[in-house]
Amino acid sequence: MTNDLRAERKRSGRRPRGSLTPWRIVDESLRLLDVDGVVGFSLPKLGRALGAHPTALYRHFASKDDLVLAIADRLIEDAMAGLEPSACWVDTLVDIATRMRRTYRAHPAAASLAAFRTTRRPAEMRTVDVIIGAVLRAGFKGKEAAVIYRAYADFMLSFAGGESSFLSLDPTVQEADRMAWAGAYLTASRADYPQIWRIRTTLPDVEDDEIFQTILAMVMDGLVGRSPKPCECGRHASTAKVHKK
Amino acid sequence: MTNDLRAERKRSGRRPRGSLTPWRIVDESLRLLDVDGVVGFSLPKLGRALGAHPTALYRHFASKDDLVLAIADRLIEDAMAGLEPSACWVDTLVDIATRMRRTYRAHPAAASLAAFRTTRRPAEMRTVDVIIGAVLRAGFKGKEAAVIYRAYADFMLSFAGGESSFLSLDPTVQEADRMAWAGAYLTASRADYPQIWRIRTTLPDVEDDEIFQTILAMVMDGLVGRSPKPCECGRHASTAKVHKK
DNA sequence: ATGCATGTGTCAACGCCTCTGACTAAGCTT
DNA sequence: AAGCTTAGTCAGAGGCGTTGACACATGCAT
Repeated sequence: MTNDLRAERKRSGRRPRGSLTPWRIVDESLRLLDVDGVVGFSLPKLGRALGAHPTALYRHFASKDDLVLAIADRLIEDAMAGLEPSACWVDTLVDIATRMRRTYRAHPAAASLAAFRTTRRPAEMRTVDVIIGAVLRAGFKGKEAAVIYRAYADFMLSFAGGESSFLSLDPTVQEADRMAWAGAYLTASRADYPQIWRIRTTLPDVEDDEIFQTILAMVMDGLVGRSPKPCECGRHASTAKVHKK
Repeated sequence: MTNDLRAERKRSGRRPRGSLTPWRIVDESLRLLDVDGVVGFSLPKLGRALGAHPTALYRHFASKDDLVLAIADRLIEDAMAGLEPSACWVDTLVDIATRMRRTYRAHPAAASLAAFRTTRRPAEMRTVDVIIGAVLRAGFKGKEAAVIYRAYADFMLSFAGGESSFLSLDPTVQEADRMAWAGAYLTASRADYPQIWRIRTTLPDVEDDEIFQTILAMVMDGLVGRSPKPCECGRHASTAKVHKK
């Protein structure tokens, strides 16, 4: 097919119609973002990468921001592909957070652009619906359900988005950051930063997955502890009588 | 003083030395970011706003990124000004998260640039030290202390950063987003999104502060529930026996 | 089959950005 | 007072987002 396009190109000096589609453009955007990061992502570059004129994309997206929203929606779609609400609301929420994070980590640069946007397109709406469904099955009602939904969703998106923002920094900057744990913090003077000093050797060993599992477990415990109903599968029952402030 | 500079300027046709300092540049950056948002933030503009040549700032910061790091550090400094570790480790962690969020919300555009960066300068190191101190006072040890520290810190920074990223979007985009709760979601068809439909009327009423209080309380409960020691003030004791996965 | 409207690809150009290298002068050192 | 360092100035290179005009292929009505 690409060869057909090339041949066509040669004949007419112009790409044939339909060779640029929103879907292909988003595909190529993800590829380019994965390779070059967020700083190397420009519409001229993207156009050239697609073998078209640098400004060709403006026929399909009104602006770069418009394209970013399409990318955002694609990420949600990818993340939630094949999602089916589990019987247990706890499992459902854990699953959604895990999926979102996995997709964001697979495309950190794209995620860092998309994470704090709202598309209001079907993929997003469906996911919101599933989350709220889980919150309602947990027995939360009315205003409290709304607050719980927002708390969970904002937490999940912020955390996954924040991780991606870090992962999409210049690799050298990232490395410098990781080295900080093994370097600056390791040599942190006992006098200036006594507490850091106490755990300096274990700090570099902490892995992203551990951090995510820990914070997600805390949040889920919090939800279980506050929920009027136990979860459907019985595995997540909590005897917590958590002190509320 | 500004008048002196202006007069000086008039005489010589050039600003006197020392009229541009890193501190003043960061100050003006914050002001400009607050007013114009992140899209209107450029070094030429910043230079002109300071009454200097558009490229003058490159004498003080090697690059825009370099300036962003200085801004990041200033935000931490502002947030933590006058912080003194409370006797109770729970109060300390709540205080730090609240301060960080308050400062980020006061300068959302600046925060959205700075939130996922690490400066490793004194202001940041001091804060890290205080947080780790609190985690250790909670009785966490070694590797677990390191994981708990990272989980808390990453959560807090992501959440406050995510909120800022949203607040620093174009006001019209933001408004469209808020209206989604009152609009798209309110009219969400019962057939397509039945769960959204069930709580559609309460969704628009959820406020940022409620969300933050809720998620922070869940995380803090999680910390208290996992901590080997009760907190020092006795007010945060938890009888939780939270189910660990 | 013909001619036209529409949509898609191309192109030149505007104004803005980041950053550089050469130049100039302010103000300290001696 | 002379010299040196360095902050401020300036012209400009190269890139970006976006626009408006143009060109041409395709689908549709005739």
